[in-house]
Amino acid sequence: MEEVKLSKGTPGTKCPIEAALGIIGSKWTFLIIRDLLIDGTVRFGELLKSLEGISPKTLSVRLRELEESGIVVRTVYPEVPPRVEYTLTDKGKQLESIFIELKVWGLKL
Amino acid sequence: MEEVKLSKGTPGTKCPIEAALGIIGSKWTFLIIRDLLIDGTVRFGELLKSLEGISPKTLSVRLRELEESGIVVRTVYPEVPPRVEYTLTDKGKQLESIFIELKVWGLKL
DNA sequence: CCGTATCCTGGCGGATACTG
DNA sequence: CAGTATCCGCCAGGATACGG
Repeated sequence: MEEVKLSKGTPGTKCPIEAALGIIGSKWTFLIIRDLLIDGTVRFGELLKSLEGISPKTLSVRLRELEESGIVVRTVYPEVPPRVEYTLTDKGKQLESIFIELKVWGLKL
Repeated sequence: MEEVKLSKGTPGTKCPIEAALGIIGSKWTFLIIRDLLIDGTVRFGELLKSLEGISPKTLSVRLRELEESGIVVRTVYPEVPPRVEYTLTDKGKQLESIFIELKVWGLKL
């Protein structure tokens, strides 16, 4: 936590904060990642239950985006009935400090 | 940064991460706060220019929300033409660590 | 200069039904 | 079980004009 200065974007180079938000900034992504940080490996249906209010479609879309961004890995087990599990990549796990800070701050409300 | 465990909400107690996001989670709030963290004290018009793409209406709405949440202070100088300045409260300044982490992560993209 | 008042639109995301 | 397909409602937020 030493000597990191915040900065806006300059014309040409985009602000890294904006870049990060572009990936994890939509309504549900934060909470999906929270669940994955806590539970490690989670099935689709578990996420659906845990994230109260989310629709299967939205969950599906958000998970694919996160997969495409290299935050999440999707593993399919060829069983019947099918089983699919989601886990964070290393890049995804590195988000944990953000969530810690977010929680610390949120607790003071 | 020791021994903070993440957690979801339990029925009754809301997840602090969700609580935090409820306050600073909308599209522009992150970037408004970023600017205030960097510049300290900023006028309405400066924010309007700095946050490229935001409309005056939206900026106004977001600033009032932040004021109501105790993140931002609004100071009016009774001059002609009028001058209005925005600054972070202590609670607002405590958000800095979140932004640091967000930047650190964003830089690796 | 600092906003508010109006009007309007795009797209996020909910609900539901259906398939491999 | 794990999604996809379809339809649709809603509102965050843009554009603009105007007032104190």
